[in-house]
Order: sequence, then structure tokens, then C-alpha cells
Amino acid sequence: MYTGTFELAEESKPIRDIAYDRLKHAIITGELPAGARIVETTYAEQLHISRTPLREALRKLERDGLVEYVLRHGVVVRAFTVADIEEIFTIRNAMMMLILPSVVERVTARDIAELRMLLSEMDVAQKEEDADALASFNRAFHSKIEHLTDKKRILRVIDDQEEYILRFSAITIASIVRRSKAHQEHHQMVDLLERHDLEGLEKLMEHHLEESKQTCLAAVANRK
Amino acid sequence: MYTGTFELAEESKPIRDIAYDRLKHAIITGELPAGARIVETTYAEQLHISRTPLREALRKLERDGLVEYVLRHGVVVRAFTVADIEEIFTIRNAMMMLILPSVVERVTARDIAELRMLLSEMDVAQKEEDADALASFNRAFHSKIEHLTDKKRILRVIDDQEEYILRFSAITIASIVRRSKAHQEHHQMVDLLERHDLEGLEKLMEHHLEESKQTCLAAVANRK
DNA sequence: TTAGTATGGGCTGTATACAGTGTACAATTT
DNA sequence: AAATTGTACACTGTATACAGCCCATACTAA
Repeated sequence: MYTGTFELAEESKPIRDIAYDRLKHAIITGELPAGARIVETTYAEQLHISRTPLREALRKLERDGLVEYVLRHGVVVRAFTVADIEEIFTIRNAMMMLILPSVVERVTARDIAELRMLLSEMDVAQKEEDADALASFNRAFHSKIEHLTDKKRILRVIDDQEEYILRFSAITIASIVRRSKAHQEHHQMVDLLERHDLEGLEKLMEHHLEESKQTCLAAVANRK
Repeated sequence: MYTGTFELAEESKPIRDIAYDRLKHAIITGELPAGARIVETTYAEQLHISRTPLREALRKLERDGLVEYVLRHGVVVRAFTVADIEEIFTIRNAMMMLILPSVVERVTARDIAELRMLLSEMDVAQKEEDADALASFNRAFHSKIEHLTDKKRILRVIDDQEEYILRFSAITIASIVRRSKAHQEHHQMVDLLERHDLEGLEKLMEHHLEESKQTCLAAVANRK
């Protein structure tokens, strides 16, 4: 019986999806570190729900690859190796190159305006060194660009891969604040988009992702 | 943290995974066509299981993108458009190009022998025009080559995409029987692998996948 | 000690009960 | 007849009960 334990709106979604979001968030923020075992009864109690919707959430996380299922042992948060990061960025970069033509082709003046709006907010966050704000704006910025494509399936692959590295965003963004070059690159991207300069954008994006990967790799190395 | 030990042996799978496999198979073979609604009670009864494991299977299929969940309406088998096929093959091809270097590097004499064994079985199936046998051998052949890589995540993306087009394999394989050139190409692939000829393999694979895509597209068009 | 063996608790796997919502269709009204 | 309301039914959403496995711990025997 759903007694309104989740007062935080989202009435439309089933509890299992709320549980899914919560668990995913916990994994991404590191609240649930790699190797942590997710015991159904414990988390069901903690979220004030029954095991049924929680288990359905776990099955989704399992297919996402965020947790690993061990027969008759439940699920465990999966660990990440350097090789994983390498592959994730390889995939992401390749997919990005596949969608960029459609992005450049489809971008409108309105999109540019919206991106510039985001940029100005990022300027502030950058100046104030507000890492949290910058993290969310950064994600929104990249997401907005990617979603300009009409290649839904490729986009899905990108989003999927992005999910994995979100775990390190807290760390990597902190260094982006320092590396203001990355922020300059965001401005350049919008300029290139406005000029529909595919080739320039390809080069810049590749460079940008490469730098991002290096930061990510450093973050993973430091974690040990 | 989970530090215990557990049996690595492949024991009996949970019912939910059996249900998952069954449903996936039903979707792939077309037994459950696009648009078909999967009613929990009906299928639970049919598989002689309760709704709980069935629902967990559905959550997996949902994340796979094979079915679509509608709030308070259950799941429906998703449809495929021509654009979907285009994208799937675009992704598959790009990912294939990413793993081929590692495949060429890692392939052993033993692998070549095993592939040749598969080929000889395919020769028979080809001669006897046994489409079913050829379909499974064809899949095994490609799977074997792909799994020579050590890039597990990229491989996963390939496998995921492959899953989608398996639905059309029955149709496409039938035409492969006619197009014996595709079968010749399989022989060439092994030869190129044996010679560690990356460039040649890249070209051949790209061509092979392109032909496969065309057949698939034709199959989808005919379905209407 | 060391190995082998009970045994109890914790947790997963599955079934089932029940609540609540949407839908189809009949009944009623205009 | 068209629109509206009422109502039963079908199906999903969630909770809960219960069985069985697995591991830890304790206990026994050599």
C-alpha cells in the first residue's frame, strides 16, 4: 500500500523507478562504493518500501551494468578499472563522431541561444568556483548538444556510457574549475556550431573528450 | 563490502532469467510481434510461474529496449523502423572497427582452427540450404570472431545491438543461402585473420556488414 | 590444534494476496 | 443518436508470507 512515503513528488512514477533513481544516484555519488553489497531487506526498509519494487529496480541496474548479480547472493556494486574508463571514452568518442554531422545540420538559432544562456551561467559558476553548479551545468550543456541529433539509438549508447563515468564527475569537475581551458572550449563549441563548422567541431570535441578522459583516469588512479 | 566466496559453477538459473530468455526468444522469432502486449498474468500462467519473476524479466527487457513500458498499462513489444536498422548497423560497424585491431592481434592458431571447423559445418548447411542450421552457425561464427577481443565493454555494445537485429535473422539468412558470396566472405575473413591482415579485414568486414544491412532493410520493407 | 560437522540466522527466490487504477461497455440522460 | 455517467472487470502496483540456500559460528572428534 502506497502511503505517500515519498512526499518528494514524482507521483506519476512507480515506486520501483524511484528506487531505481535513488540507487543509481547513490552509486554515482559514491555513497554506495564499488564492492558494496545491496541487501534487499536493508534497502527496502531504508526506503520504506517492500522488496518487490526494490528487486525490480535492481534488475534494471543489473542490465545497466552498474551492479553485478551473484547467484543466491544478491547484487554488488561493480568496480571500475582503468581499462573500463579507456573503453567508455573510446565508445563515447566514436559515437559522438557519428552524431556530430546531424547535430551540426540540425542546430537552430534558438538552440544556440539556449546554449549561450547555459554558458553564461557556467561563467558565473566558473568564476565562483562552484563545482556543484558547474557539474550540473556542464552535464546539461553536453547533453543539450548531444540531444540535437536525431539518431536516437546512438544517443542512447552515449547516454548509457556517460552514466558510468558520472561517478567520477564530482572529482573531474573540480579539476575542470582549475582547467579553465575546458570552459573556453565550451564557448568555442557553440561558436563552431553557430558556423555549422563540422570539421572544427569534430576536432575540438575529440580533444575535449580526450582531456576529459585523462582527468577521469587521474581521478580513478587517485582513488586507490 | 562482499568478500566471501561463491561457486563459479553454472548452476540452475533463477526462474526470472529463464522467463527473460523465453520472452526474448519469443520477441526475436516474431512469435511476439511488435505492438503485442505482454500481459503478466497470461504469461505467468503460460510459463507456469508466478508474476514476481516474470515482472523482473520484464524490467530487464525494458532496459534492453525490446519492450516499452506504459504506466499502469504493462509492457508492449517495441516496433522497428528503417531508421532503427540504419543506426544499429552504423553502431555495430563503428564498434567493430574499434575492436578489430585487438582481434587481429589476439587471434591464435587454435582460434583459426575452430573457425575453420565452423566454416566446414557452414559449408554443409550452405550446400543443403539448411537455413536454420546456417543461421545458428553464422551467429556462432561472427560471435567467435568478435569475442576474440579483450574490449569487453565495446563487445557488450555490439552484442546489445546484435540482439535487436536477430529478429530479422530468419529472413536475412534465407537470402544469405542464395547469396553465396557472403559465405565466401566468411572464408576470406578467416584467411585474413590467419595472416593478421588488419586492413584487409577492416575492408571486408565493412563490406560484409553493409551487405547484411541491405538484406535487413529489404526484410523490414517486405514485412509491411 | 585441526578438520569435520551441526545448526541457526540472514538473505534470496518465488508465490500469493490485496489494493487501486484504467477501460470497456451498458445504462441513463439530453 | 450523442453524450454522460455508472459499474464490473481486467490488469498493474505493492506488500507480505514462506521456502530454501549459504555462510558463519560453535561444537565435536581425531
